[in-house]
Amino acid sequence: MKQTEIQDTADLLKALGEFNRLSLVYRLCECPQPQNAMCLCDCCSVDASVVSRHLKTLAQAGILKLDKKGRERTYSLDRANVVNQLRALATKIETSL
Amino acid sequence: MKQTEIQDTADLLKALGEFNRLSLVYRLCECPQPQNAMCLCDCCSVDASVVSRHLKTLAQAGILKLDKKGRERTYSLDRANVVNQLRALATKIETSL
DNA sequence: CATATATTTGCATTATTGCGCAAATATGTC
DNA sequence: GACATATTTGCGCAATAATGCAAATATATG
Repeated sequence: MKQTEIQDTADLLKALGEFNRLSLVYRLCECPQPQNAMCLCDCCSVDASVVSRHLKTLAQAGILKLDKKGRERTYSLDRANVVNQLRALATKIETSL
Repeated sequence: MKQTEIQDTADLLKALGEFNRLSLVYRLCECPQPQNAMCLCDCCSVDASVVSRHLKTLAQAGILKLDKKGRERTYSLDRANVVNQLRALATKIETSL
């Protein structure tokens, strides 16, 4: 197993492994439409600047996609990517021997 | 979604989301037999005491099982638990809308 | 019991992280 | 452009976490 692969996976899990960030992810789970940051603020009781940073962290980890359509800035889950990586890890743990 | 559930899931992901700990997990993936701590030390270049602490962290998160058979102390992956939790999260992200 | 090895724990250090606040920078509206 | 709102960034602080070393505590073996 390459070190970089381990690091990449660790980065994804670390990004998900914080209460407020995971709350944001669950919140976005429920949204059929992409959401703007303010709309997401109410799911965790922290300052808007903190939400902004968490969203950035999640986006950098490939968990969220930032959609800049014209003047709107909205976030949505990159479901495929997150699901694939989680499943890949699960499968590896389950089957490698 | 309950706060405690979010917290529990975040705790699991946080435990996995650190390079040396994830390296230990991958290392244990390859082991059909439970391993003692020293045997696991070579997969990450840190002090044995650090490995000991990481193993403890992983065990507390339900990722590893500590087997004390007689005088042997060995660690093994709790594959079922980790796999179930990862898959549950993946499914939630994939399907909840 | 004495000795060797394995593992954990206490302690100090350093690095990282989450947070709030205020200021700066968009971005949209009139 | 002036103004309101949304978002990001700089800064400092407090809490957490990772690490190494040395000492303590097992645990085996002679």
